[in-house]
Amino acid sequence: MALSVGQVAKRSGVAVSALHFYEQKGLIHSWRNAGNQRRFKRDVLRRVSIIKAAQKLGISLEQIKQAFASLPDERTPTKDDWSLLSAYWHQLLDQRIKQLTQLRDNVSSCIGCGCLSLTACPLYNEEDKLADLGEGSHLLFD
Amino acid sequence: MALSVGQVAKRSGVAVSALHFYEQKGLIHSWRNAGNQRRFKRDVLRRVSIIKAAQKLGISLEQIKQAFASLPDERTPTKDDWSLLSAYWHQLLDQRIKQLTQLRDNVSSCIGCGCLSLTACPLYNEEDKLADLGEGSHLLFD
DNA sequence: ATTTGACCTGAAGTTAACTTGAGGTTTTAA
DNA sequence: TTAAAACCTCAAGTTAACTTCAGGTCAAAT
Repeated sequence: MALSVGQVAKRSGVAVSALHFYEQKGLIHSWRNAGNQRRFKRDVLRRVSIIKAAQKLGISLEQIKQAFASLPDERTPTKDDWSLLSAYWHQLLDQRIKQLTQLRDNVSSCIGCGCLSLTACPLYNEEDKLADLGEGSHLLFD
Repeated sequence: MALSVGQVAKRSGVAVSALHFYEQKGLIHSWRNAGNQRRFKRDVLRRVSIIKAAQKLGISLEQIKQAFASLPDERTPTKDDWSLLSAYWHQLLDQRIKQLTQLRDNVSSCIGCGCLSLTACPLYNEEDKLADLGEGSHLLFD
């Protein structure tokens, strides 16, 4: 039932020091055994998975922490708790994919086209739309 | 024809200090006028646009620099130069989109399914598939 | 002509996200 | 039972990507 910090590190693939750090930042939680050593519930593994996945998308720990705010600290998260989080993720990823696709297409059509006149370049004017999209993810994580 | 650092800053929306920084890191280039002030060719604006767009997607300056490596420092990039960059970029973004799509689907099906028994989770043994996508995403749901 | 604003360099400061190190305790396995 | 492995805390170091500062120069407008 209870995992030591070393076990969590091994199973999640993140360093012990990183787990200490996450705990200090309030992204994961533990209790102590008689000898003052950390003990974790298994659902910490899922949290760490999510942290890692989110980080790959350039999402800060602070934002991840806020996303986790919907999860209960006391009880083990239920299916509904995770589902809610899942919905967030799905939307966030969808948006991110959309942005990437747009950037790719812009890079292709604009850079590829060789139109060196920037004021006339579609990409040049596309910037604002992209900027809006980028800030748009605040919807989910602010 | 030639832009001062302040003009570039204003038109691109990034700080003068950031432009100094990018130049120092080799992402953009300039020459000096009689009074030792930086002068930029207009194509620096395109470079900066790309830097900004890529950064929004969590791509590091180092990676961007490498993507820029195909562009010539001396002469103004030609259509073919930009095309080459475009191809590189397209492939990079394609890969990234693929990763995100898979991640989204995994998050949905696994987190969304609410299977709290991690060892029984269908994705539990999918590590290898995910591992191929990039270092960080292995052991996604261990 | 002089003042104000833009520019220069180099160094130090900042934030995020960790890692490393030092010095000491607890757990585990032979 | 004893030695190695794992754990603890706290402080300092690290990298990326910048910003801020200090002290001085250059350019534009009055």
